[in-house]
Formats: sequence, structure tokens, C-alpha cells
Amino acid sequence: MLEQAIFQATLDELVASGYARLSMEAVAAGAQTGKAAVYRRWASKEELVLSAMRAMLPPVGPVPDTGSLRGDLLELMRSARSAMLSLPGSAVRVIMGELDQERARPFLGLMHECVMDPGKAAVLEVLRRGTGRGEVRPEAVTPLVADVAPALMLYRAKMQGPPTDADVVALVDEVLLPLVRA
Amino acid sequence: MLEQAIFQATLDELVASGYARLSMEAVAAGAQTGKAAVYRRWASKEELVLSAMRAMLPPVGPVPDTGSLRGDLLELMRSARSAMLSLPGSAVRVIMGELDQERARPFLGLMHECVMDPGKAAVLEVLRRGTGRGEVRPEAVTPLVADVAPALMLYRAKMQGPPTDADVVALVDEVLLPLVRA
DNA sequence: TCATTAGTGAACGGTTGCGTTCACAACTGT
DNA sequence: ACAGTTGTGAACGCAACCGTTCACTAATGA
Repeated sequence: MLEQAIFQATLDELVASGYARLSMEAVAAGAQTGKAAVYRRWASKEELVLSAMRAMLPPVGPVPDTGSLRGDLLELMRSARSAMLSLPGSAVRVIMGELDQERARPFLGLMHECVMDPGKAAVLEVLRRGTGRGEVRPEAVTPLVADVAPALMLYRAKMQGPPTDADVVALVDEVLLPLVRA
Repeated sequence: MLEQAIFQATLDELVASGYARLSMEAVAAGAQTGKAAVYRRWASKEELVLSAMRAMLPPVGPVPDTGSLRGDLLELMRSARSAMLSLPGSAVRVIMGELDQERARPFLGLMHECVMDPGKAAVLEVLRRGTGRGEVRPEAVTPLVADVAPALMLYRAKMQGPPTDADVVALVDEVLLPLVRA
């Protein structure tokens, strides 16, 4: 289907060129169609990218419940890593990287809604469950603490490249567990 | 001096348009000079931006030594916040935001050398001093832990806008101190 | 004063991309 | 078969920008 091909090409272009330099011409070429077909559906680059992101970001999965805090955090972070390394995840990283720029500001709401808020909610749920088991000190269950893992993963991915599974284990064992334990 | 004006305009343009869309014409116009004068000194946009960043980033200040871990961390993070909110700091954030893109890859070395490595070294020194005082558990003195603060500050700045002093205090008290304490 | 250097503003030829239009072909549904 | 819809590839006029060149002016130093 043509719309699917256009969305796919949009994400490819985002990852290759960033939002700032993404061009409708390149997207149309990547989808093997003409500009007219793209403009018939979306009036602007912004509209197209918003639609492509909404359509291509996977639904949020269930919050893991392994019976232990470490187990939950590991599963959550492995799932986050996996999302990060996917095409939609890579496109999200591009957009987030450009959020300091005025041009990408319209994407802030989408990033909150589809990426950050669900991720934060999942971490908070795991932490709450941990307080019930006496594994987590209650004062650690805050939005700020819940932001530590995504922040670190994004930052380290920029500095060193894609995170490994060992990176995920280190994040949980060296940062998250010491930070939240009772 | 003309070079100073060109560097200033370069940073202004970085913050306004990002690296991807920064143009030599806009830089020249911002410096109230002509393209020929810019090209006489720098062969490319990359060269210009590398030079401007090297010239305009302030030297790293001394590592605070207040006598207490909390005091040191607060001073360090206040200083980081202040740097972040400056023009060079804003330009650094733009470059870092684009590091996932091939085009900005040449800046990775500079970012490590002038921004990340010195910041990390300062945090590690403060932590090491804290182990000496029995305030910090020795296993917390790692590069990963030292990345928590910059990562969180950048992430939160994107999500919510410029950090306040209260944000800095919360970062120290809710995240850093619980994370590293003995 | 004169020679040299540097800067200015404009212009050049070329590239990329925008948003739009168009003639024609292909597809779909009645 | 016919009418309506959609897509294709090309073209349009315009804008922005590139890297370079140029005639002239201004500044500097001997």
C-alpha cells in the first residue's frame, strides 16, 4: 500500500538526514512515488512526519512482572533497548535530538504522549510494585528518578553508539538498583 | 575583530537553525561581512563550526571543594546549569542533539574532549573525595554513574525547557546523593 | 606617498528543493 | 463501456544556498 511505503520512506529519511534536512522529494523517491501523491495526503513536511510517527510507533507493551525488582527493571530496559535500536526508535532519537530547535517543537507533544510518558509510567509502576515488596524506598518513586534510565540510554548511545545488553545490565545494577533500593 | 564576530554569528546560527541547516551565507550576514571573507579563513562549514566551538567554549573551571559531598555536587551542577544556559552551552546542546546523524559525526571528538570528558572527570573527582570522607561508596565511582547528571540535565531540558535552580537541587538530593552514598 | 593586503557587495553558474500543475495512463466501480 | 479517481513523471517559477570571482574601497606598513 502506498501510504505504508511513504511512512517507511519517511522514517528512513529521518534517520538518514534528520528532520531539518528531510525533503519531501527524497521521501517521495524513497517510496517510489511522485511528490503529487504525497502532497495529496499531507499538506506539509510536519504533517507527514507527525502521521508517519503516529502510524509507525509500536504500541506500548505490558509492564513486566517477574517477581523481583531486578528482573522487572532488566526486562523493561531490554525492551527499551530493543525499541531504541528499531527504525521507529531511531527516528524518535533523531526527533528528540532536534527538540531544542524551534522547527521540531511541534513534535514535543507527540514525544511526550507516545514515548516518554508511557516509558515513565512503566518505570513508576515497577518501582511502586517494588515498594510493596520492601525492595524500593518510597521516596524513590518520582518522575525524576523515572527519567534516569531513558536519559542515560540516550546520552550513552550518542557518545558511544548502540547500547549492548551488557550496557543494559550495568545500567540496572550500577545505577537503578543502588538508586532506588530500600 | 572580524573573527570574533564570525564566531559569535556561528554560534547564533547554530542555536537558531541547528548544524544541519546552518548556512555560510547566514553566518556571514550575521557577522556583517561577506562570504569571501569567511571562505578566506575556513574552507568549509565543518571547519568553521569546529573552530568557533573551540574558540568560544569557556575553559573548564576548578573542581569545587566545599568540604561536603552535597556542597560539591551542588556547586558542580549549578556551574553545569549555568554553562548549559549560555550561548556556547546552547550551541553544544544543538550539536549533541545532532550527533546521531552522520553529518555531525566529526564533532564527536570535540564533544568528548571539551565537554563530556572534563565534566565526567570533575564528577569523578568529587566522588573520589567523598569516598575519602566515607560519604560515597567506592563502587559508585564509575564513568556510568558520572554520566547520570549530564544525561538527566540534557534530557529534562529538552522535555521541559531550561532547568531552574530548584531542578538542580532536586537532581542532587533525589538522584545523585541517594545513588552514591555509602 | 605608494605598495600590499584585506574587506565589501555584487554577481556568476550551478544545485537542490519547494509547492503546484499537467497530460496521460492505470485502476476501480457502476 | 464509461465516468470518476488515483498515480506517474515531467515541468514550472521561485527561493535558498553553494563556492568562486571581481572591481573597487579601505586599511596598514614602509
